[in-house]
Amino acid sequence: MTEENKAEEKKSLNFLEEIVEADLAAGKYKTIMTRFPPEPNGYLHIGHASSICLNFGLSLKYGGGTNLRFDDTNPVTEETEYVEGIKKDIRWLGFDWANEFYASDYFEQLYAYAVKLIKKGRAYVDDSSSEEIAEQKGTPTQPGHRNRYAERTVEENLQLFEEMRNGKYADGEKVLRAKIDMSAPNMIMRDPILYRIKKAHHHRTGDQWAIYPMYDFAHGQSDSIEQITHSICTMEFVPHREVYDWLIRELEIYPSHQYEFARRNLSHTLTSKRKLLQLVTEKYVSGWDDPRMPTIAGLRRRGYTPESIRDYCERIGVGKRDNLVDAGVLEFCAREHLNKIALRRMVVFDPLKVVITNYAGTGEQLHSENNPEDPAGGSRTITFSNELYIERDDFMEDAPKKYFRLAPGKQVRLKSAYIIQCDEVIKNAEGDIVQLNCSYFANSKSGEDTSGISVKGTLHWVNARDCFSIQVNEYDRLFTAEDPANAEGEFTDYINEHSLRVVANALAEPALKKAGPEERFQFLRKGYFTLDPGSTPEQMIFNRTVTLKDSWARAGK
RNA sequence: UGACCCAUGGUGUAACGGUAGCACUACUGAUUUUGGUUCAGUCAGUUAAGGUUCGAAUCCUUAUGGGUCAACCA
Repeated sequence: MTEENKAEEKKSLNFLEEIVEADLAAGKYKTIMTRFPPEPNGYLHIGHASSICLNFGLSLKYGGGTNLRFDDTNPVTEETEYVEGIKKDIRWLGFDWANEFYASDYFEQLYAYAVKLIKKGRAYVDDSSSEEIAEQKGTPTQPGHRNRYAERTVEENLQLFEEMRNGKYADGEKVLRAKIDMSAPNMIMRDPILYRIKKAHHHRTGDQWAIYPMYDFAHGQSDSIEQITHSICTMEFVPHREVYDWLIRELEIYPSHQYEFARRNLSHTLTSKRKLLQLVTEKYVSGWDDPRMPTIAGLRRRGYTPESIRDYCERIGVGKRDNLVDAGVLEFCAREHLNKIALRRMVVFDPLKVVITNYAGTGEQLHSENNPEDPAGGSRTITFSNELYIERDDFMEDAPKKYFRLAPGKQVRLKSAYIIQCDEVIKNAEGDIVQLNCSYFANSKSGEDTSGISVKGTLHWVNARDCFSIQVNEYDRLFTAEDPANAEGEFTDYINEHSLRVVANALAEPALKKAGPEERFQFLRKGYFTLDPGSTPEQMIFNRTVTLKDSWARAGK
């Protein structure tokens, strides 16, 4: 039966896995090679996570390897600083690359490829301005036309191209173009630019080069040099595949193949580098690692686990159609994993004092499980006394019928402690409730309850005599619109005003003092939290990863 | 109005000419010392019209809808 299920599951492959399996079955390859090719000009985000999981996942599943290749062909936007961040993020997600490569490693080889193309009469140096090139390119409905530079001889082109390399010409003065077809229906095929002059300092090659290859003349060739079998990219590169294949054919080099999938989009956020940068520079968020950012760094700081992100990528699958995955899926994955690993702790966000009027002792020690989902997780000691705090929300003077929490004359269980009953509500001169006088049932102690009282509600609480103050950052979705990048008006119009609510003085049980970085907690009935890197022992700061599901709050609406 | 890509419940994804399934969401109910978890269940789908076929989500045609392409970005 399990065999049957296994067989059934095995059948359900995504289309990329099907391609790989077919290639393997046909004996086209013995092992596969993929690559993850980030441009080092920004931080990795949740969309990249999908691509990472796809590429690394494939080589892990079918044998082979995945190269990390920095696509650093544009020196003006790229920086080494990003390289380190990207590597850290990939490792954190749990993947190891077979090789660390840079497109810039291949500049000399790429140059030789270009020379070969020129010699074949398949490339020429064009002196036109970018405006002229654009104009000559035609439009989607009208063919383009060649200019006189396309008539240059091989010798002339060879000399000009070498001079371009040697820095004889200024930026923009000349380009090298492939000679393909100016009337091709695919605009990308209308003599695409292969090299442009950029007298800029490159983060790795320094000032060695005055010319840099374009994406179309670097990516596929790098794939080929590395003998990548399956080069996976997003759908916007579909039209480029024709050039990709054309160049491999003309250059007579290792035939890598490009396959495209639809970029995964997450609701209530955006992944455009420009817009993400704007959020940072215009201070809508505190930085690239702000816990509300969809960057890997942001998700990490928010408390997401690598496991939950990988699970998310697995669940949403991969296809070729436009999509917008509901943020609820990512949140579900976080809860799913966190529920299993998070240590339970009690924290009162908005304290209301409770005095147990019939509690005689000075206090006592009680025990509470660290995680009911994990029997091996053990328990911790908590203390009880006659002065406690409960959540202000957990008391109502005029409670509706289905309210399971505390109300005058009503009884509730204090988690891992006693059942109490509210006898008296104390108010100040303004009429605000400042204290509840309650009585407890001595024989209702958790684990040894003989009171026979049954209550519907269980509240979290802290002991006023040993609790301590912490700051809690309650994060929520950054945008109110499902698809802020495509909503009417500016995306900044849809920023969620309540995406961060700071609770400056929440009261926590003593066990939380030992919290360390990367440790995950569930604050009972509140949600999942993790220590912020900016936290200090004197002022602990916790970030909310995600709330617990709350069917009571939902029913209230 | 050129070329290309895509179209399955609210969302994401399976079914490879033969019973439209899974997950998320939503809603019921049970359990519960977290209104959490867990468990059981319910609602809900093949863009349309033709054609091929014993049989079409699947193949063909057309239409419709969405997306991409006219950067010296990747």
